[in-house]
Amino acid sequence: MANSNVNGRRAAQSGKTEVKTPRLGMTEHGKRVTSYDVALTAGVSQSAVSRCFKPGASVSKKMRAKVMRVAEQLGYQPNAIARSLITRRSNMVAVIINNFTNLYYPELLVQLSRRFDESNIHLLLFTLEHESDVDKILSQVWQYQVDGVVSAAFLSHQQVEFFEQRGVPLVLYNRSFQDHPVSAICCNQEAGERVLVKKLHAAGHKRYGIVSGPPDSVVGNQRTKGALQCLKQLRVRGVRVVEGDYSYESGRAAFSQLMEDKGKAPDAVICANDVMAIGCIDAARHDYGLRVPEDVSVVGFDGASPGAWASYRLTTIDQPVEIMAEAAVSMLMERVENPELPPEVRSYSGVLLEGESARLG
Amino acid sequence: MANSNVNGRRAAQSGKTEVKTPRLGMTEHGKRVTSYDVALTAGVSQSAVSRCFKPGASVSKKMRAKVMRVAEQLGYQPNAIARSLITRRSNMVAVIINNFTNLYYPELLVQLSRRFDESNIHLLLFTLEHESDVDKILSQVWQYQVDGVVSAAFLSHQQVEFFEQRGVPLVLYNRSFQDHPVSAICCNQEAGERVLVKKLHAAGHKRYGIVSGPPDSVVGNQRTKGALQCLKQLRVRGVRVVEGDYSYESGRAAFSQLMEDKGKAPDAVICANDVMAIGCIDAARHDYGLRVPEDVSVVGFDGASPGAWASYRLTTIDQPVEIMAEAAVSMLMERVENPELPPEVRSYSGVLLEGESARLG
DNA sequence: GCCCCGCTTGCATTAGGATGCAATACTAAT
DNA sequence: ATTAGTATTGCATCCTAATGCAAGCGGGGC
Repeated sequence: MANSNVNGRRAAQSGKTEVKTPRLGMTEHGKRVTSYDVALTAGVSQSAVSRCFKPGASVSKKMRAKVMRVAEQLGYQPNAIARSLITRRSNMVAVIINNFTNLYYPELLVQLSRRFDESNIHLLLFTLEHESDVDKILSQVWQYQVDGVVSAAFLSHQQVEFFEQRGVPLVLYNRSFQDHPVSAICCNQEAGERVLVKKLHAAGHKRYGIVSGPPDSVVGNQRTKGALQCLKQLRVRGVRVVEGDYSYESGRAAFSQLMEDKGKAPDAVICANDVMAIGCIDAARHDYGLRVPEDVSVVGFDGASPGAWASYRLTTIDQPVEIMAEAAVSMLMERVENPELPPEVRSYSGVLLEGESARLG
Repeated sequence: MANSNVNGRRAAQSGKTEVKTPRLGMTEHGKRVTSYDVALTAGVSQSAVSRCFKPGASVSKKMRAKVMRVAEQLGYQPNAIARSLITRRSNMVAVIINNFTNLYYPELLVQLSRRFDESNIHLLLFTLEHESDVDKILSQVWQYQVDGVVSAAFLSHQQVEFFEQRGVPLVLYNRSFQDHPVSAICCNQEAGERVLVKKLHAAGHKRYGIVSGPPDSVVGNQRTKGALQCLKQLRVRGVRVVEGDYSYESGRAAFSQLMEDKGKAPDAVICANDVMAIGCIDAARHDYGLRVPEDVSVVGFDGASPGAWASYRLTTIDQPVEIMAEAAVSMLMERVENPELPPEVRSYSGVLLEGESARLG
């Protein structure tokens, strides 16, 4: 009789012939265990249970111990959905990524995931197949009440404005706007290319080929633009640009295209990312029997890990992913805590990784 | 006066001197627009609004048109959190991945994301640094009321049991249990290794070296075990096993270790993944001046894209990621719809990719 | 013109936890 | 023992959308 009060409901049910094993986290009615169930069993109020799960709340040790014991017994876990509804904080952040084939993104994702995890924030992943899917994605983003968004995909002005209107903090990754202030983490793509181009030029390269990224890649365009502008300043003429799509195959094919221009084979090839540069190196060696860097220098951009492999030893610009991810997370979280913070852009310089795929001056 | 009824509340507010631009998706009080706001403005009930956003609900065309127009004006988006609370469906699925450094996982993630997207399911990403973090992760998983889980990380029996008890559908990816029925998608690792080993043996290789994965990698152990068993059956002796950690560097270092055994340099190296195999190839060529595959054959496992690059042309077993991801998604979704479905294991065979990194019989 | 039926719509309630405020318990001091 | 003062606890309400049930509306048939 001692505990009939506390366990009354459960005891009453167990009179039936059902022999179900008790299911952790479920009531005997097959519903999820809620704070009410815990409260009932522990003989306290629901609010007490709620407070026990909130760090820093006013609860006595005795109460907390009692509640926690029951909670554990019943397998109770607070319902994050219900909590989000009332606190207006979902503890979820959306990450929007478009071109996943880029070897660079997985690394970014791990870093973001790791950092957000430290603040107990969860990652809702949105991957785009086409940039045109952004609107559809954004609609989902609003619906899920995420606390903030990190976008490594291109957003239009209007789309960015929606974020402001809805008060959802946004941090762009490697994108930004001139005429519209938005928080962003960037690696200075043009500057990186200039470093490469100047060094290539100083080493005496004359005939430049550029393998661009796909036309809709903002980062790719910046890189190509940076290289072209710098070459122009150096009064280099006859630069050929061939379009790639960031893939190994496209890099390899692009190299062939550059070689086809009879008599004008490039002695320096500047690629919009590392994977295409690797494709170029392989094309030079295997398709054309050329030596890299003696016959042709090849440079990339990203600092993707395969570039460091002994077969390539790629000369490239390394984007400081860890630092950039860390910055993106802290910048976003600051704005989640304090939405009034003005937009901020942090720009990092890439670091020249001198490999052996290019002769540099 | 015509619309004073409908817009009464808004009109009353606008009497103030505040000149805020109307913020899409926000009321003039700075709160999110809810179905009540839409209902009030449209002069209908909240339930009507709710029904307008539910496909197939009983609503007249007139009503839907009216509501939708207002919803658009106000920038209303249904609150997925509130919806989840009442429908007990979050439309979120957790994906647990442990070793992201593996080049194979990004590809998997893209595929999963793509497929789930088709069912309007969102991906909550959990990455593990250490297998020991699983319990922490699982606690989060329960809290977020995800509709199901795809785990490419190892789970203990007890952990799997929690899923059953809580009624959360689970599909393991490349893991499974003998004595505990759990739904899983697998690539038959042992069988794949046997194909490789038999072919290597038939080609006359005598001295085998194995580069294993990290000890806590289930898949890696299966691969190593498969290779060892097959070699044993073929009565090959003196097989050396060196431990790697799936990284390029560890593959390269492992190759050195295998070579150190004076006079017994291997003529075939079997690696637990592609990246280590690539490391071995580079080590053989660059550190030891050996020719691959003339002096030493190297094989991997995964079918990661860099293996196909011209410098490596890796002979490996290709896991059919697309098919496996598709299977994982449909198997999970079936169980979300119908939790009573019994566990099912689908096992796929890897496909031999004959590159040029090994002489095969 | 009246009644029945079916389609729409609204009302009231539900999901599960957080929180302001009031009530109560407990501690220390007199 | 009594009182002031603080630390706990409970009550009632809120967050936002979904849904069973009942009422309302309109049309067709007699």
